Amino acid sequence: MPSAPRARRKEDARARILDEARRIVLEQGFEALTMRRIAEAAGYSAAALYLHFANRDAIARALGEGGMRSLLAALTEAAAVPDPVARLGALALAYVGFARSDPETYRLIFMEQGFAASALGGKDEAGAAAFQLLAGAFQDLHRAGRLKPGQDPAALALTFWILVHGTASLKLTCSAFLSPSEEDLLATALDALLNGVLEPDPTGPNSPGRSIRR
Amino acid sequence: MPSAPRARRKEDARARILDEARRIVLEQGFEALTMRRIAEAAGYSAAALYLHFANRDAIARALGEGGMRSLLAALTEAAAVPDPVARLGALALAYVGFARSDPETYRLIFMEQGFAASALGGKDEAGAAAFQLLAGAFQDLHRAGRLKPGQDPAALALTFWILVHGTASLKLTCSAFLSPSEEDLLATALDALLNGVLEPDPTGPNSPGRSIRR
DNA sequence: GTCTATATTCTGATAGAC
DNA sequence: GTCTATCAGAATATAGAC
Repeated sequence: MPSAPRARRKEDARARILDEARRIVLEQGFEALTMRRIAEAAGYSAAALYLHFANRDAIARALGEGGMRSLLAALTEAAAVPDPVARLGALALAYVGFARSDPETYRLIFMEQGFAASALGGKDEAGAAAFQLLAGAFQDLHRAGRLKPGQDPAALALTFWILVHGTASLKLTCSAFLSPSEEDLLATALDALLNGVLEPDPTGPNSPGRSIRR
Repeated sequence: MPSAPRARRKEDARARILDEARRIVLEQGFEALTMRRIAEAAGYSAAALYLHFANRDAIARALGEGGMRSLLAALTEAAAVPDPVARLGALALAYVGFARSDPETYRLIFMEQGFAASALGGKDEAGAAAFQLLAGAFQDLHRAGRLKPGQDPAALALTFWILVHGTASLKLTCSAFLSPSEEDLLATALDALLNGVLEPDPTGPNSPGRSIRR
């Protein structure tokens, strides 16, 4: 076991490497994240990085995990809103706010292939906790009897995730085609999700779902 | 102007190059698309490709444009359904079906940075036509008086796009975390979008939108 | 039009001196 | 622990012969 000061110094090096890596991804994108660039920014030789991380993938994974913890922190703050409906608005804003403020990290976690499969597919605690915050709002609505009969809170949480991810990711890649702001897009989408867009049909609710599930 | 047979042969070469490029992307992913690999598959030297395409980006752009035309074709078929509500279900299935059957092309068009900005941001006719098919369904609902008062068909079309893209893209990157099938996810989401999930509130509809727009 | 050969530049990763 | 030097290979793109 290394002595306390040595262990601390080693952790410092690790943290410095990750800090610079995060900055490179933020400023130049994920594909600019090379061992040489990280090393130069952190004041090391490229070879020295391999004393602290097994390889480039390990650095990318650490970045993604850190990003997921940031997302969890942002969502946790929003989840403090008591009323579940208002909370969903706050959660949606926090989610797309994270994607907008750190788009390359959002890409890395949710739009790159390989990361979500390995980090989330394993047992990423932060990711599971983040999703639980979304699910909790729908569970609260369910317990309060505010959901229509037959609505499944867990399935609705997935729909909510799809909605905020769709907003965040389309805004990142197709912003030229998506002129409304994230706020306007989310306001329209959440209103539709909660209250519906169709006039009530006296002969029973419309169900494209039936035809989809056939 | 080249003679007819020569022009045809030149177009053949172009088509063969694109065919092989498409196959490589489909089977090995977009990052495996290198000039060397394309050339080998098409039976050319790498240098010969530069007689038919300015550079690698031009090949990628041609692939994306072709993919967008395929998506438009799939959506056009689904758009033949007369009833607008049933049509939305068909369009959603066609959209995610395209993403599932050709995931790497879907990535290239809608999840990679650079393509949508250049191809869609310009004046991609197929892309605009594809979106118009989605918007048309909501316009039909609007004209038939089946939308609630104050609902904007154009904004709802964006919401619909967000939903189907969210479903398609999350399924591509986070399938381990999204156990339900695309069909089940879409059925839940479309039912929510059209009919809402909350019990009607006698004091007026719930509006997280107001708090979002603040 | 197509080839071979090559220039140039980048990448991740390792060996071995200190 | 950190360095220099290097390996082994990949990439795009071009020059010039045929």
